[in-house]
Amino acid sequence: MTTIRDVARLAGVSISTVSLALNSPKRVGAETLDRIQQAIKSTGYRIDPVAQTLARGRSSLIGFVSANLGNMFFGDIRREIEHQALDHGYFVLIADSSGRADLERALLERLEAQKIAGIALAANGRGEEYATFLRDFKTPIVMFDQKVEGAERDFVGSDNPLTTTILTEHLLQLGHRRIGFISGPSGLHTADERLKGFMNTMAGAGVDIDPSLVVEGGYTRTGGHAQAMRLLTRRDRPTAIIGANNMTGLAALQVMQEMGFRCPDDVSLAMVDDVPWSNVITPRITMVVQDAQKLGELTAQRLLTRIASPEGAAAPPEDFILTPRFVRGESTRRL
Amino acid sequence: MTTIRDVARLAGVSISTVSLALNSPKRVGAETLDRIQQAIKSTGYRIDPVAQTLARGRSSLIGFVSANLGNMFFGDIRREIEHQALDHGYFVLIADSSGRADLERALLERLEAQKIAGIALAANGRGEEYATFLRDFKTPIVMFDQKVEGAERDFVGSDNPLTTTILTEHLLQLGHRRIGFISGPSGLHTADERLKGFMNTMAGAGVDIDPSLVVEGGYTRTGGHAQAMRLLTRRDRPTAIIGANNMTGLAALQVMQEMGFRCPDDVSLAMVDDVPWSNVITPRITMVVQDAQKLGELTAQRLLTRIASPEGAAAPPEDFILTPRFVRGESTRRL
DNA sequence: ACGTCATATCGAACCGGTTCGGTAAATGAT
DNA sequence: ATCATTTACCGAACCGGTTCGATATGACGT
Repeated sequence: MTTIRDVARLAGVSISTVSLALNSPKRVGAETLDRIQQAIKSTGYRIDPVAQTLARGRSSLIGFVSANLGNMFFGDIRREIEHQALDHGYFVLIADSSGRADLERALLERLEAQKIAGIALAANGRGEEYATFLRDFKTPIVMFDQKVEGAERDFVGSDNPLTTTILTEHLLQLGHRRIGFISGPSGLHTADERLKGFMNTMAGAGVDIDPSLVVEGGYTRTGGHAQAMRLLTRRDRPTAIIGANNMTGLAALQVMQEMGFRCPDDVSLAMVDDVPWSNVITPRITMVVQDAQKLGELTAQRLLTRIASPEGAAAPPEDFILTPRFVRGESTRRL
Repeated sequence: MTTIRDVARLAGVSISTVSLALNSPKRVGAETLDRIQQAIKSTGYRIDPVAQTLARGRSSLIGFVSANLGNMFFGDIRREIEHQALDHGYFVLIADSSGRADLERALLERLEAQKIAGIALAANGRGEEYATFLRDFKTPIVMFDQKVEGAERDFVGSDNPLTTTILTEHLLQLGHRRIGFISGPSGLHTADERLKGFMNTMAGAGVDIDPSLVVEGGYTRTGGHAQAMRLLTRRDRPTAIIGANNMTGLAALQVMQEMGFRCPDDVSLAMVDDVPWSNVITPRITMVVQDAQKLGELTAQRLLTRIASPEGAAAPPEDFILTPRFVRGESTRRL
């Protein structure tokens, strides 16, 4: 492995000059610069990122932390962030917290120990204590999807109340009144907001909500399955179900199929977020989708500028809220 | 940030002793060890992984490189590897090559520059030159899914010829003779082997193969879609189609739906590999699935032992071949 | 009592860069 | 011609660990 000293020796300059030539070429004489570049070519010198990190106290790695990479939603965001990061010379270190707040915290601390340049985080931790933890973190963080109140960080996400508002209004217009709602983990930002969107819209339309039709599916497949089962085995089952995310929505569909209900003839279904191959799923599900690519793009851009800007010039945290899009399928029918 | 020197000072020993205490506690006197541990607790000292990497010339990062994290198959493997890696104190650095061999190579070199401990690789590069590149790589690599002949590396994968052999036999038994085959990128190990499995089984059964029914879908959704379109718009279209992976298989299903063909009534379909939510896709697709979790497990184990074992004790590379499992769905019918 | 050997600890070199203060030469102003 | 300033480059300290040869101490065998 050739080091910076080899290059310096070959070019007949000091190592600090080589370092200069690498980092701010304009500050080096034209002819010297030339000799150094020659030396670099001929030795095949590659800078050692580890040594650089140690010396600079900052690496060229970006962390991506989310709950579930398997969910296409996060996958798309990750792809976009990775894409932009690579363009800017950053590598992406990915960590999956599996939705466990303690693990997530440990991961963040490990990332920080790696002197990571910045972190894109879809948080799963909640509460004031966690917000403080995030606020006092020294590494730049841009949060996406899940906003943590009090963390005082940039946030990129969707208008979550609107997602369920749209779906609820759609179902109300079709004449549904008994609507089951499979919510996400209570306490989680998007889950609370989506639930609120549902509740408020129902209330706004003057429709009573049967509290027992509002269940918590935890955003997971298994949770959604269990709760959908509960909803659909009832004698007075709902005429329509809203899944607060793609996992619970599809889990509900699965339960319908398992139980022999036809969708939408027997029960209507709508959900938030798409899945891959949704167009080969029968029936095509009515949903509200977020623009994952755009979310990833914004997150990456914000993070990169955070990283680039000297910490002194700390711009105040900003929220970027995208408007979700309604995609009508054939899983909802007029009552 | 407290360093090892702070600990040493507080414990009244030299830094080398602290380092010793950290790495081989038994070689340090009981009382001294105690004092050092006290000092570590009270200062909240955390070892700096970057400095450690620089000094050791090896980090505690493991690389995971594959073509498409979005594909559940790779996602499951990744999860398993990450799981085991974390257990052993390793972090996983994930990189998505998007199937581009040149990018993959660049990624591997970057990973190596990070002094990564080891790499789990689903290769996309091909050819002798690439094999040499992999063979001469100094970092431990365990390849999975895609075997590269001549790379002389450990390999964990499935019996690929068997996957399509099973599907082909199944279709033959149902009376199908005109079977379309949407293959993967030619030159890629699994693609070639799966194609071979199909061809040999057909030949073995004495069935002529119409070469125009064998098309290359590149393992991608778009490729599969285009090729399925070609197959199904023909006047003498096949009575059954095999997708060499989940992407092309589902793409074929999508085309059928778009064109108004019913599956399996008009055309039968079978594919290799599962997708999430396959059980809400109608019809349930007949497939051969690999045990992704087991693959990930084996890959991780092998990689960890490679990393642990001194390079001197270079065990010869080994192949671990798993047997895929047939899952009958309702997408194939008797002619 | 003495040489031998194992044990506990230390000092210093090293990993491969960055960064800052300083110097010598060149440029510019007056 | 003189002094101030800029330009080009260098030396050395530093980032925070690891590792190996050296030293001191005490135990052991005879």
